[in-house]
Parts: sequence; C-alpha cells; structure tokens
Amino acid sequence: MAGHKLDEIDRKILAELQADGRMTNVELAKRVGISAPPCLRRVRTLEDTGYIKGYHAEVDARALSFEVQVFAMVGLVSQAESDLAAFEDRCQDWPLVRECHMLNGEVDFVLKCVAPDLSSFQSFLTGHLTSAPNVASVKTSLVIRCRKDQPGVPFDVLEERLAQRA
Amino acid sequence: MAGHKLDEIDRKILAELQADGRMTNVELAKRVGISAPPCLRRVRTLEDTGYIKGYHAEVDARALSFEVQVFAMVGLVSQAESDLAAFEDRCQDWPLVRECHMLNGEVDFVLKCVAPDLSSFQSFLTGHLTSAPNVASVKTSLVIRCRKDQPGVPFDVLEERLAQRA
DNA sequence: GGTGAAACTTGGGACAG
DNA sequence: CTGTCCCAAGTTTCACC
Repeated sequence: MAGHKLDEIDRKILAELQADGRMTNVELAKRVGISAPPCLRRVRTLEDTGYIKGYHAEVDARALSFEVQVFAMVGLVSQAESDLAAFEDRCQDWPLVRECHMLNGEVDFVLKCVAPDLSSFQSFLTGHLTSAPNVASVKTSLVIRCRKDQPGVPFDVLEERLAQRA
Repeated sequence: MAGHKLDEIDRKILAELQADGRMTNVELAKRVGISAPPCLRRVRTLEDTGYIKGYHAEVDARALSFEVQVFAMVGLVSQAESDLAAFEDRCQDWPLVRECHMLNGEVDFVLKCVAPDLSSFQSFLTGHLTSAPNVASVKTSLVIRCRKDQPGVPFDVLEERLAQRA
C-alpha cells in the first residue's frame, strides 16, 4: 500500500491537492512542473496506493445550523480489546460523533461531536453516550470558538526534515 | 453570507460534495436530479456565500511519516480576551498544531497535533508549547488509534430535523 | 517523462415556464 | 428566477514515442 516511495513531485502534488482538492489536472501539472498526462498518472497512483484517501468539500457547519461543537472525553469500565472495539463500533452508528480517537492516559477516548443545538446534544449525551454499555465516565467541553482548523499534514515540515537528512 | 436559504437540492449538493469533492459537475447534476448548468450555478453560489469553504484531498498522515497524533489540553494563566487571542495567534505559527479549539470548563484550549515521531513532538512540546508566554499547564494524550474520522456534518441528521418540522 | 488526438466536461448564451 | 437545450473552449485520458 504505502511501500511505494514518493519523489519531490509526488509530495508537491499531495500538498497542492490538500490545499485545493478541486484544482484541474492541467493547473496541477503546471504547478508541479510536468505535463498533464504524467501528472494524472501520478494522481491515480497516489489514490490507488492509499496516499490520497478521498476528496471532500469543506462545508460551514454553523451555516448549516450545526451550532454546537463538543469534545467528549470518555472513560470505560473495561479496557479489554473487545470492549474497546465494541465502543468504537457504537460510535460508527452515532452520526453526531464525527471523530473517535483512542488515547493513552487517564481517558480512553476523545470524541469530536457536532449538533444543531445544545438540547439535541444533551439528549444524545444522556440518551445514548452516557447510557451506553461499559461507559464509566463522560466529560464534555463545548467549543467556544475555533481559530485554526487545518486538515491533513504540514508539508513544509516534511520537506524540512527531508532536506536535513540530505 | 449565510442568510441565503437552502432548498433540498442545495443540501443534496453539499452532501454529495462533502462525500466526494472531486465529482464532476455532470455526475453531481445527475445525482441531485437537475441538469448541469443550473447545478454549476448552485455550486458557485454555495462557494460564494461561504457554505462551501474549500476542497481538500484527504492524505494519509501515517503514509507520509507523520506517525504521531496528539491531543494537547492547554490551560492559560490569564483568560483575558487579549491573552486568549495571543495564544491563538501563536498556534497559527506552529505547523504541527492542526486545530486549535477554545473550550469552556477547566481547560482553555484543546489542540490537535501531528508529528513525524515522538521525539519531534516532544521537542515542540517543551521547546515551544509549554514554554510559551501565559501557558500554565499542558496535558498531552497520544492517539493510539482512530476508527472514525469523518469531516463535516451529518446531512441525514439535518434532513431528519427538517422533516420533523414539516 | 512528453505528444497528439478523441471523448468528455465546463461554462456561457439564448430561450421557455 | 430557475430550468432546459445547445455549442465553443478547455480538460481528461487514451495510445504511442
């Protein structure tokens, strides 16, 4: 899958498509300094090998009346692998949970949730999350504001590291 | 900006482009059930009014040797607005910090960070984050695994709510 | 990696409801 | 104002070097 090695042009393609996923192939080819056909071949290879996992429009949650964003820290009673996996499976079925990360330390999971308003979040919280099997504790924190929300990875850091090794 | 009201076709367009941001306009038009030109006009309007804030390729961080993902809970000494804003400004300059959310409750900010490995994260942590002005406490949690990571909002929840109101 | 050519897509104009 | 039909310009994607 990811055993394929990337050259500088591949990394530039990834950086450009991460910044603007709807760029036309000719524009992309111009920016990375090759002609369109080999550029498209590289993009297809990056998609097929899993470097590119998809393309998404970034929609404004607030404009769509999802006014509330919440981080929920979840502790479980049992941390046996089957119980961890069972909780993750449950998260798949909850549309308000957008991300589910298993953590080290005191807390077992952090969930990033969205909801149209506080009351619909609270009915999810009490009706589904805290009442789910094996859930010991849930601490929630409302997002007051978000001034940085960048997807993906910082390619400039990657290039710096590669430059230092050379 | 967002005062523009959306009809069902607009919401379908947003849902489709959130799921696949590289879909061609004709494919999109077919899926939402109108012809291509008005479909494109709607997409442009959604972009111009801010419902669509951008398009991004989803790249595989691990494949690009960003092996480490960390959530950092940050408490500040002073929560005066100017001090909160100063911390947010600093986050803009740290490429390893991908998201910076201000929270209510005991902790002031949660940061989602990526790094190539543990040692580079720790040098960022001690060299930049914990040593930044006004930072009182930083608690970090390594992401062990992530089984759900969906961008954006759940459109099915939105449609359900609209159906119930009708 | 580049070139050329066919098929398709984009995006505008003219026009109907 | 939003939809449909049509057409030129541009884009994708093929076979080939």
